[in-house]
Amino acid sequence: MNRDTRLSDVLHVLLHMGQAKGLLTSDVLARSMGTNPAVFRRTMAGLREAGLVRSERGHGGGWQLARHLSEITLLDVYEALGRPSLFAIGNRSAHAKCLVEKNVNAVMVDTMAEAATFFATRFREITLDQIAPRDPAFASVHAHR
Amino acid sequence: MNRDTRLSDVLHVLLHMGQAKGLLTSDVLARSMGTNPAVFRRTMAGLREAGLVRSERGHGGGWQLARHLSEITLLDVYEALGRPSLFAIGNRSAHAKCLVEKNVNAVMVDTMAEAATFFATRFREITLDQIAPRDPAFASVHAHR
DNA sequence: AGGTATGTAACAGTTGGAGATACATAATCG
DNA sequence: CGATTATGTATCTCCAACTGTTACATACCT
Repeated sequence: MNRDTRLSDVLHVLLHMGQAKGLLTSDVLARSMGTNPAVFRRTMAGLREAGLVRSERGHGGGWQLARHLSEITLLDVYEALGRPSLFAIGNRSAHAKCLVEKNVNAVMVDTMAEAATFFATRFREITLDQIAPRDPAFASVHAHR
Repeated sequence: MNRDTRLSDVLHVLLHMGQAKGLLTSDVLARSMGTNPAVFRRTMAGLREAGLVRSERGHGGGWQLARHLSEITLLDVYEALGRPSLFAIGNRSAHAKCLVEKNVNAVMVDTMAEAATFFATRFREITLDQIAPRDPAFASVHAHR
């Protein structure tokens, strides 16, 4: 199963945006993310709706943060992405008739719910400025791979 | 993203095996699991190697537990399955050169490692007899879906 | 008007894993 | 011993979800 890298990708890009002075285009940011502009915009749409970033159209347009890095938590970003599923494991059928299967499902669901709570708690504690490198020289936007 | 249901599936089947008196065939157990015998055997191979179950070939053959339900933890089963990956999220590249990306990766890896520890701890606490229904009448093997 | 950038719908390509098939091996029964 | 029944496993097919790609509309600046 291929992992969903959108959260990681978006955090990466947001930190670059936090270091930039002006607007950065989808083209530049998509390269930094290792994808193409259309995928980038699709991915960032939720963040714009959530008010984490702003985008400007037309000539001279691009993207910028709508809040300071210290005012954005990982949980904000995760939720703006639409709370993508965290786990690669799960139950085959949600509503089993078999009592044995019901019990197994309950254990799995409970455990995953607790783990999800752990993620949410941890994500809420971390603001983006805590992840940013101290030396801004290392934070310049550039393409990867 | 499709979730890996093998852990849930296998727990379900193990509980049925714990209730059964004799051997149960791959055919019967696969139906209970909602799949076919070949997939079932492929899935159970690790559990046999780990010594959690035994299988007998030929006429009258089938599967049985090698230990009592109270002596099998969820962690035992999870490890016997080859420790399938727990998370649907992750980083795009494991070894980034960009310092920003490195920091993001580190946060993700740390958080996931802690969550994985939580899963392992919880799985170690739970033995299969704790999941089994009290009334064995409900535990008879039968096909689902 | 022309150039540049975002917004988004629609289509194509990829891929990982489940399902399916085939056949070898092994054990029991008559 | 041959027939039957069951597991062991390699290999192929199939499918669905998601990424990537393309196309085009919209908007803004010069």
